[in-house]
Amino acid sequence: MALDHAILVSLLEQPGSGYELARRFERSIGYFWTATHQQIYRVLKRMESDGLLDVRDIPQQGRPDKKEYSVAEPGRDALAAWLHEPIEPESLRHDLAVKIRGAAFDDPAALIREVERHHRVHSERLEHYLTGEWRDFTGPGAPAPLDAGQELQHVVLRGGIAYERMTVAWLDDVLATLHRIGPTAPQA
Amino acid sequence: MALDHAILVSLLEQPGSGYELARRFERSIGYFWTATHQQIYRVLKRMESDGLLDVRDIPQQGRPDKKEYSVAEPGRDALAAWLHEPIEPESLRHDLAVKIRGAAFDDPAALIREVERHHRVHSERLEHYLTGEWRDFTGPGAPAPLDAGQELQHVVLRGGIAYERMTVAWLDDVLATLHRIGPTAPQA
DNA sequence: CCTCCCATGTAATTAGTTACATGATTGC
DNA sequence: GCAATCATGTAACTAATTACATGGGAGG
Repeated sequence: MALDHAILVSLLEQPGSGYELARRFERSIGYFWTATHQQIYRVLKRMESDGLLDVRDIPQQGRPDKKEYSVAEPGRDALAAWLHEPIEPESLRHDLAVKIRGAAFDDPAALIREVERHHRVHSERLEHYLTGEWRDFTGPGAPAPLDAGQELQHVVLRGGIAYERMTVAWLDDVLATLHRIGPTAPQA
Repeated sequence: MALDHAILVSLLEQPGSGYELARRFERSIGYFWTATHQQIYRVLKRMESDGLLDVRDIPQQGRPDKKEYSVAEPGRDALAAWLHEPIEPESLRHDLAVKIRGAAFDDPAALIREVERHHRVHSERLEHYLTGEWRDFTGPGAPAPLDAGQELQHVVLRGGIAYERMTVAWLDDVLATLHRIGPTAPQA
Protein backbone atom coordinates (compact mmCIF):
# COMPACT_ATOMS: atom_id res chain seq x y z
CA MET A 1 0.00 0.00 0.00
CA ALA A 2 2.96 2.26 -0.57
CA LEU A 3 1.13 4.15 -3.32
CA ASP A 4 -0.86 5.81 -0.58
CA HIS A 5 2.32 6.88 1.12
CA ALA A 6 3.97 8.01 -2.08
CA ILE A 7 0.93 10.22 -2.68
CA LEU A 8 1.10 11.60 0.84
CA VAL A 9 4.77 12.49 0.43
CA SER A 10 4.16 14.09 -2.94
CA LEU A 11 1.22 16.13 -1.66
CA LEU A 12 3.20 17.24 1.37
CA GLU A 13 5.95 18.42 -0.93
CA GLN A 14 3.33 20.23 -3.00
CA PRO A 15 -0.49 20.01 -3.01
CA GLY A 16 -2.01 19.29 -6.40
CA SER A 17 -4.67 17.62 -8.52
CA GLY A 18 -4.90 14.01 -9.61
CA TYR A 19 -3.70 15.03 -13.02
CA GLU A 20 -0.69 16.80 -11.59
CA LEU A 21 0.12 13.79 -9.43
CA ALA A 22 -0.09 11.56 -12.48
CA ARG A 23 2.46 13.80 -14.18
CA ARG A 24 4.75 13.69 -11.16
CA PHE A 25 4.53 9.91 -11.29
CA GLU A 26 5.99 10.17 -14.75
CA ARG A 27 8.81 12.28 -13.39
CA SER A 28 10.32 12.76 -9.94
CA ILE A 29 8.28 10.35 -7.83
CA GLY A 30 8.02 8.08 -10.82
CA TYR A 31 11.75 7.40 -10.59
CA PHE A 32 11.01 5.00 -7.78
CA TRP A 33 7.28 4.41 -7.90
CA THR A 34 4.90 4.15 -10.81
CA ALA A 35 1.17 4.69 -11.04
CA THR A 36 -1.34 5.50 -13.74
CA HIS A 37 -3.96 8.20 -13.54
CA GLN A 38 -6.74 5.65 -13.11
CA GLN A 39 -5.09 4.27 -10.05
CA ILE A 40 -4.32 7.69 -8.68
CA TYR A 41 -7.89 9.01 -9.00
CA ARG A 42 -9.22 5.92 -7.28
CA VAL A 43 -6.78 6.13 -4.40
CA LEU A 44 -7.27 9.88 -3.99
CA LYS A 45 -10.99 9.33 -3.68
CA ARG A 46 -10.53 6.63 -1.09
CA MET A 47 -8.03 8.62 0.92
CA GLU A 48 -10.23 11.67 0.85
CA SER A 49 -13.26 9.73 2.06
CA ASP A 50 -11.05 8.27 4.81
CA GLY A 51 -10.21 11.79 5.89
CA LEU A 52 -6.52 11.57 5.05
CA LEU A 53 -6.77 14.29 2.42
CA ASP A 54 -8.57 17.59 1.97
CA VAL A 55 -9.98 18.66 -1.39
CA ARG A 56 -10.59 22.10 -2.78
CA ASP A 57 -12.45 22.77 -6.01
CA ILE A 58 -10.49 25.16 -8.17
CA PRO A 59 -12.44 26.71 -11.05
CA GLN A 60 -10.23 27.59 -13.98
CA GLN A 61 -10.64 29.60 -17.14
CA GLY A 62 -9.66 28.18 -20.49
CA ARG A 63 -9.14 24.78 -18.94
CA PRO A 64 -11.23 22.28 -17.02
CA ASP A 65 -11.76 22.92 -13.34
CA LYS A 66 -9.64 20.85 -11.05
CA LYS A 67 -9.60 19.48 -7.53
CA GLU A 68 -6.62 20.33 -5.44
CA TYR A 69 -5.74 17.75 -2.84
CA SER A 70 -3.68 18.42 0.25
CA VAL A 71 -2.72 16.33 3.25
CA ALA A 72 -5.00 16.54 6.29
CA GLU A 73 -3.78 15.95 9.83
CA PRO A 74 -4.75 12.26 9.91
CA GLY A 75 -2.89 11.78 6.64
CA ARG A 76 0.23 13.22 8.18
CA ASP A 77 -0.20 10.87 11.14
CA ALA A 78 -0.67 7.90 8.85
CA LEU A 79 2.55 8.76 7.03
CA ALA A 80 4.45 9.18 10.29
CA ALA A 81 3.18 5.79 11.50
CA TRP A 82 4.33 4.14 8.29
CA LEU A 83 7.73 5.81 8.50
CA HIS A 84 8.25 4.31 11.94
CA GLU A 85 7.37 0.76 11.05
CA PRO A 86 9.95 -1.42 9.31
CA ILE A 87 9.41 -2.54 5.73
CA GLU A 88 10.83 -5.52 3.90
CA PRO A 89 13.80 -4.82 1.67
CA GLU A 90 12.08 -5.32 -1.63
CA SER A 91 13.05 -7.80 -4.24
CA LEU A 92 13.44 -7.12 -7.90
CA ARG A 93 11.05 -7.92 -10.66
CA HIS A 94 13.13 -7.97 -13.73
CA ASP A 95 11.45 -9.26 -16.89
CA LEU A 96 14.55 -8.82 -18.97
CA ALA A 97 16.50 -11.19 -16.73
CA VAL A 98 13.78 -13.80 -17.25
CA LYS A 99 14.10 -13.28 -20.99
CA ILE A 100 17.85 -13.64 -20.88
CA ARG A 101 17.68 -16.95 -19.09
CA GLY A 102 14.86 -18.00 -21.39
CA ALA A 103 16.99 -17.21 -24.43
CA ALA A 104 18.94 -20.40 -23.77
CA PHE A 105 15.88 -22.25 -25.09
CA ASP A 106 15.50 -20.06 -28.15
CA ASP A 107 17.96 -18.01 -30.16
CA PRO A 108 20.14 -15.87 -27.88
CA ALA A 109 21.20 -13.65 -30.77
CA ALA A 110 17.58 -12.65 -31.34
CA LEU A 111 17.69 -10.87 -28.00
CA ILE A 112 20.40 -8.45 -29.03
CA ARG A 113 18.01 -5.88 -30.51
CA GLU A 114 15.85 -5.97 -27.41
CA VAL A 115 18.81 -5.52 -25.07
CA GLU A 116 20.10 -2.65 -27.19
CA ARG A 117 16.71 -1.00 -26.91
CA HIS A 118 16.75 -1.28 -23.11
CA HIS A 119 20.29 0.05 -23.14
CA ARG A 120 19.12 3.12 -25.03
CA VAL A 121 16.21 3.75 -22.67
CA HIS A 122 18.37 3.47 -19.56
CA SER A 123 21.06 5.70 -21.05
CA GLU A 124 18.42 8.32 -21.72
CA ARG A 125 17.08 8.05 -18.19
CA LEU A 126 20.57 8.49 -16.85
CA GLU A 127 21.06 11.63 -18.94
CA HIS A 128 17.70 12.91 -17.77
CA TYR A 129 18.55 12.35 -14.11
CA LEU A 130 21.95 13.99 -14.49
CA THR A 131 20.35 17.03 -16.10
CA GLY A 132 17.89 17.24 -13.21
CA GLU A 133 20.67 16.89 -10.67
CA TRP A 134 22.61 19.75 -12.26
CA ARG A 135 19.50 21.91 -12.45
CA ASP A 136 18.30 21.29 -8.89
CA PHE A 137 21.30 20.39 -6.79
CA THR A 138 24.78 20.74 -8.22
CA GLY A 139 24.60 23.47 -10.86
CA PRO A 140 25.14 27.22 -10.40
CA GLY A 141 21.40 27.91 -10.15
CA ALA A 142 20.86 25.47 -7.30
CA PRO A 143 20.27 26.63 -3.74
CA ALA A 144 23.24 26.39 -1.41
CA PRO A 145 23.28 25.17 1.23
CA LEU A 146 20.47 22.67 0.70
CA ASP A 147 17.91 22.22 3.43
CA ALA A 148 17.10 18.79 4.89
CA GLY A 149 14.29 18.10 2.42
CA GLN A 150 16.49 18.96 -0.54
CA GLU A 151 19.34 16.84 0.80
CA LEU A 152 16.94 13.91 1.02
CA GLN A 153 15.59 14.49 -2.48
CA HIS A 154 19.15 14.67 -3.72
CA VAL A 155 20.25 11.41 -2.11
CA VAL A 156 17.23 9.65 -3.62
CA LEU A 157 18.12 11.07 -7.02
CA ARG A 158 21.70 9.87 -6.55
CA GLY A 159 20.19 6.43 -6.01
CA GLY A 160 18.38 6.67 -9.32
CA ILE A 161 21.58 7.77 -11.02
CA ALA A 162 23.54 4.90 -9.48
CA TYR A 163 20.84 2.47 -10.57
CA GLU A 164 20.84 3.65 -14.17
CA ARG A 165 24.63 3.68 -14.39
CA MET A 166 24.78 0.16 -12.99
CA THR A 167 22.07 -1.00 -15.39
CA VAL A 168 23.77 0.49 -18.45
CA ALA A 169 27.05 -1.16 -17.49
CA TRP A 170 25.30 -4.49 -16.95
CA LEU A 171 23.54 -4.26 -20.30
CA ASP A 172 26.96 -3.75 -21.91
CA ASP A 173 28.01 -6.95 -20.18
CA VAL A 174 24.88 -8.73 -21.43
CA LEU A 175 25.52 -7.60 -25.00
CA ALA A 176 29.14 -8.74 -24.85
CA THR A 177 27.96 -12.10 -23.54
CA LEU A 178 25.33 -12.51 -26.24
CA HIS A 179 27.90 -11.70 -28.91
CA ARG A 180 30.41 -14.08 -27.34
CA ILE A 181 28.11 -17.08 -27.28
CA GLY A 182 27.03 -16.22 -30.80
CA PRO A 183 24.41 -18.10 -32.80
CA THR A 184 23.74 -21.41 -31.10
CA ALA A 185 21.19 -24.14 -31.39
CA PRO A 186 18.57 -23.86 -28.66
CA GLN A 187 19.01 -26.37 -25.88
CA ALA A 188 16.83 -29.37 -25.39
CA MET B 1 2.08 -11.97 -16.91
CA ALA B 2 5.77 -12.60 -16.60
CA LEU B 3 5.26 -15.09 -13.78
CA ASP B 4 4.01 -17.54 -16.40
CA HIS B 5 7.17 -17.03 -18.39
CA ALA B 6 9.43 -17.26 -15.38
CA ILE B 7 7.80 -20.60 -14.57
CA LEU B 8 8.26 -21.79 -18.14
CA VAL B 9 11.95 -20.92 -18.04
CA SER B 10 12.42 -22.57 -14.68
CA LEU B 11 10.65 -25.75 -15.77
CA LEU B 12 12.66 -25.88 -18.99
CA GLU B 13 15.84 -25.64 -16.96
CA GLN B 14 14.50 -28.41 -14.74
CA PRO B 15 11.02 -29.95 -14.40
CA GLY B 16 9.62 -29.96 -10.88
CA SER B 17 6.70 -29.66 -8.51
CA GLY B 18 4.94 -26.54 -7.30
CA TYR B 19 6.76 -26.87 -4.03
CA GLU B 20 10.11 -27.08 -5.76
CA LEU B 21 9.28 -24.05 -7.88
CA ALA B 22 8.35 -22.12 -4.77
CA ARG B 23 11.79 -22.93 -3.36
CA ARG B 24 13.48 -21.81 -6.55
CA PHE B 25 11.59 -18.55 -6.29
CA GLU B 26 13.31 -18.07 -2.95
CA ARG B 27 16.65 -18.68 -4.64
CA SER B 28 17.90 -18.46 -8.20
CA ILE B 29 14.82 -17.26 -10.08
CA GLY B 30 13.78 -15.33 -7.00
CA TYR B 31 16.77 -13.03 -7.52
CA PHE B 32 14.78 -11.27 -10.20
CA TRP B 33 11.20 -12.45 -9.78
CA THR B 34 9.22 -13.28 -6.65
CA ALA B 35 6.18 -15.45 -6.12
CA THR B 36 4.58 -17.28 -3.24
CA HIS B 37 3.49 -20.89 -3.30
CA GLN B 38 -0.18 -19.91 -3.41
CA GLN B 39 0.35 -17.94 -6.57
CA ILE B 40 2.48 -20.66 -8.10
CA TYR B 41 -0.04 -23.43 -7.51
CA ARG B 42 -2.79 -21.31 -9.02
CA VAL B 43 -0.78 -20.43 -12.11
CA LEU B 44 0.46 -24.00 -12.58
CA LYS B 45 -3.10 -25.24 -12.56
CA ARG B 46 -4.15 -22.64 -15.10
CA MET B 47 -1.21 -23.28 -17.38
CA GLU B 48 -1.76 -27.02 -17.21
CA SER B 49 -5.44 -26.69 -18.11
CA ASP B 50 -4.39 -24.42 -20.98
CA GLY B 51 -2.13 -27.19 -22.24
CA LEU B 52 1.12 -25.30 -21.71
CA LEU B 53 2.38 -27.79 -19.14
CA ASP B 54 2.32 -31.54 -18.64
CA VAL B 55 1.84 -33.11 -15.21
CA ARG B 56 2.99 -36.44 -13.89
CA ASP B 57 1.93 -37.83 -10.53
CA ILE B 58 4.93 -39.04 -8.63
CA PRO B 59 4.19 -41.28 -5.65
CA GLN B 60 6.78 -41.02 -2.94
CA GLN B 61 7.62 -42.96 0.17
CA GLY B 62 8.18 -41.22 3.45
CA ARG B 63 6.97 -37.94 1.98
CA PRO B 64 3.80 -36.69 0.35
CA ASP B 65 3.29 -37.56 -3.29
CA LYS B 66 3.98 -34.78 -5.70
CA LYS B 67 3.09 -33.59 -9.16
CA GLU B 68 5.94 -33.00 -11.50
CA TYR B 69 5.32 -30.34 -14.08
CA SER B 70 7.19 -30.04 -17.34
CA VAL B 71 6.82 -27.77 -20.35
CA ALA B 72 4.64 -29.03 -23.19
CA GLU B 73 5.15 -28.04 -26.81
CA PRO B 74 2.59 -25.18 -26.70
CA GLY B 75 4.32 -23.85 -23.59
CA ARG B 76 7.61 -23.75 -25.42
CA ASP B 77 5.92 -21.89 -28.26
CA ALA B 78 4.35 -19.42 -25.87
CA LEU B 79 7.74 -18.70 -24.34
CA ALA B 80 9.34 -18.27 -27.76
CA ALA B 81 6.58 -15.85 -28.78
CA TRP B 82 7.13 -13.80 -25.63
CA LEU B 83 10.88 -13.75 -26.16
CA HIS B 84 10.36 -12.24 -29.60
CA GLU B 85 8.04 -9.46 -28.57
CA PRO B 86 9.50 -6.32 -27.01
CA ILE B 87 8.83 -5.52 -23.37
CA GLU B 88 8.88 -2.17 -21.61
CA PRO B 89 12.02 -1.41 -19.65
CA GLU B 90 10.55 -1.69 -16.21
CA SER B 91 10.50 1.02 -13.63
CA LEU B 92 11.44 0.64 -10.04
CA ARG B 93 9.18 0.33 -7.06
CA HIS B 94 11.30 1.39 -4.18
CA ASP B 95 9.50 1.84 -0.87
CA LEU B 96 12.63 2.91 0.92
CA ALA B 97 13.09 5.85 -1.44
CA VAL B 98 9.54 6.95 -0.64
CA LYS B 99 10.37 6.71 3.04
CA ILE B 100 13.54 8.74 2.62
CA ARG B 101 11.72 11.57 0.91
CA GLY B 102 8.94 11.29 3.46
CA ALA B 103 11.43 11.62 6.30
CA ALA B 104 11.65 15.33 5.53
CA PHE B 105 8.22 15.62 7.14
CA ASP B 106 9.14 13.59 10.18
CA ASP B 107 12.43 12.91 11.94
CA PRO B 108 15.13 11.90 9.43
CA ALA B 109 17.33 10.49 12.20
CA ALA B 110 14.61 7.96 13.05
CA LEU B 111 15.23 6.34 9.68
CA ILE B 112 18.84 5.45 10.42
CA ARG B 113 18.01 2.11 12.05
CA GLU B 114 15.80 1.14 9.14
CA VAL B 115 18.41 2.04 6.57
CA GLU B 116 21.05 0.10 8.51
CA ARG B 117 18.77 -2.93 8.48
CA HIS B 118 18.35 -2.72 4.71
CA HIS B 119 22.10 -2.30 4.39
CA ARG B 120 22.60 -5.53 6.30
CA VAL B 121 20.10 -7.45 4.19
CA HIS B 122 21.64 -6.29 0.92
CA SER B 123 25.16 -7.02 2.12
CA GLU B 124 24.06 -10.55 2.96
CA ARG B 125 22.44 -10.99 -0.42
CA LEU B 126 25.63 -9.81 -2.07
CA GLU B 127 27.67 -12.36 -0.11
CA HIS B 128 25.18 -15.04 -1.00
CA TYR B 129 25.35 -14.22 -4.71
CA LEU B 130 29.14 -14.14 -4.66
CA THR B 131 29.24 -17.54 -2.98
CA GLY B 132 26.92 -18.91 -5.65
CA GLU B 133 29.01 -17.39 -8.40
CA TRP B 134 32.15 -19.03 -7.04
CA ARG B 135 30.39 -22.36 -6.64
CA ASP B 136 28.73 -22.42 -10.07
CA PHE B 137 30.81 -20.29 -12.40
CA THR B 138 34.18 -19.00 -11.27
CA GLY B 139 35.50 -21.48 -8.68
CA PRO B 140 37.62 -24.57 -9.27
CA GLY B 141 34.59 -26.88 -9.21
CA ALA B 142 32.78 -25.02 -11.95
CA PRO B 143 32.47 -26.39 -15.47
CA ALA B 144 34.80 -24.87 -18.05
CA PRO B 145 34.08 -23.83 -20.63
CA LEU B 146 30.49 -22.85 -19.84
CA ASP B 147 27.78 -23.67 -22.34
CA ALA B 148 25.40 -21.02 -23.65
CA GLY B 149 22.79 -21.61 -20.94
CA GLN B 150 25.39 -21.34 -18.19
CA GLU B 151 26.83 -18.18 -19.73
CA LEU B 152 23.37 -16.65 -19.69
CA GLN B 153 22.73 -17.71 -16.09
CA HIS B 154 26.06 -16.22 -15.15
CA VAL B 155 25.42 -12.86 -16.78
CA VAL B 156 22.08 -12.64 -14.99
CA LEU B 157 23.80 -13.42 -11.71
CA ARG B 158 26.39 -10.75 -12.45
CA GLY B 159 23.45 -8.37 -12.80
CA GLY B 160 22.23 -9.34 -9.35
CA ILE B 161 25.71 -8.84 -7.95
CA ALA B 162 26.01 -5.43 -9.59
CA TYR B 163 22.60 -4.46 -8.23
CA GLU B 164 23.45 -5.45 -4.66
CA ARG B 165 26.84 -3.76 -4.77
CA MET B 166 25.26 -0.58 -6.09
CA THR B 167 22.54 -0.72 -3.45
CA VAL B 168 24.98 -1.22 -0.58
CA ALA B 169 27.06 1.73 -1.79
CA TRP B 170 23.96 3.88 -2.11
CA LEU B 171 22.78 2.96 1.38
CA ASP B 172 26.18 4.09 2.67
CA ASP B 173 25.52 7.38 0.92
CA VAL B 174 22.04 7.56 2.47
CA LEU B 175 23.43 6.93 5.96
CA ALA B 176 26.10 9.58 5.51
CA THR B 177 23.42 12.02 4.38
CA LEU B 178 21.13 11.23 7.30
CA HIS B 179 24.01 11.75 9.72
CA ARG B 180 25.03 14.97 8.00
CA ILE B 181 21.62 16.60 8.20
CA GLY B 182 21.33 15.40 11.81
CA PRO B 183 18.33 15.96 14.02
CA THR B 184 16.09 18.57 12.47
CA ALA B 185 12.61 19.86 13.02
CA PRO B 186 10.20 18.38 10.50
CA GLN B 187 9.22 20.73 7.71
CA ALA B 188 5.87 22.44 7.40
C1' DC C 1 -8.63 19.60 -39.56
C1' DC C 2 -5.80 17.05 -36.40
C1' DT C 3 -3.28 16.26 -32.55
C1' DC C 4 -1.72 17.26 -28.05
C1' DC C 5 -2.61 19.02 -23.44
C1' DC C 6 -5.64 19.60 -19.54
C1' DA C 7 -8.76 17.19 -16.45
C1' DT C 8 -11.77 13.76 -14.85
C1' DG C 9 -13.51 9.43 -14.31
C1' DT C 10 -15.96 4.13 -14.81
C1' DA C 11 -15.73 -0.82 -15.71
C1' DA C 12 -13.68 -5.13 -16.31
C1' DT C 13 -10.04 -8.04 -15.72
C1' DT C 14 -5.74 -9.86 -14.01
C1' DA C 15 -2.22 -10.25 -10.65
C1' DG C 16 -0.62 -10.43 -6.07
C1' DT C 17 -1.04 -10.76 -0.93
C1' DT C 18 -2.67 -12.57 3.41
C1' DA C 19 -4.98 -15.76 6.07
C1' DC C 20 -6.53 -20.31 6.74
C1' DA C 21 -6.16 -25.40 6.30
C1' DT C 22 -4.22 -30.29 6.34
C1' DG C 23 -1.05 -34.05 7.33
C1' DA C 24 3.01 -37.18 7.39
C1' DT C 25 8.14 -37.49 8.50
C1' DT C 26 12.64 -36.13 10.38
C1' DG C 27 15.65 -34.31 13.78
C1' DC C 28 16.42 -32.14 18.33
C1' DG D 1 6.85 -33.12 22.71
C1' DC D 2 8.07 -29.31 19.24
C1' DA D 3 9.67 -27.34 15.26
C1' DA D 4 11.02 -27.81 10.55
C1' DT D 5 10.64 -29.82 5.92
C1' DC D 6 7.84 -31.72 2.28
C1' DA D 7 3.63 -31.16 -0.27
C1' DT D 8 -0.79 -29.43 -1.56
C1' DG D 9 -4.34 -26.38 -1.77
C1' DT D 10 -8.89 -22.77 -0.88
C1' DA D 11 -10.86 -18.22 0.14
C1' DA D 12 -10.95 -13.45 0.74
C1' DC D 13 -9.12 -9.37 -0.22
C1' DT D 14 -6.24 -5.61 -2.18
C1' DA D 15 -3.67 -3.68 -5.83
C1' DA D 16 -2.64 -2.91 -10.60
C1' DT D 17 -3.52 -2.99 -15.52
C1' DT D 18 -6.19 -2.27 -19.66
C1' DA D 19 -9.90 -0.57 -22.10
C1' DC D 20 -13.42 2.69 -22.63
C1' DA D 21 -15.34 7.40 -22.16
C1' DT D 22 -15.89 12.63 -22.35
C1' DG D 23 -14.95 17.40 -23.68
C1' DG D 24 -12.93 22.08 -24.26
C1' DG D 25 -8.76 24.83 -25.74
C1' DA D 26 -4.24 25.64 -28.07
C1' DG D 27 -1.08 25.27 -31.85
C1' DG D 28 0.49 23.76 -36.26
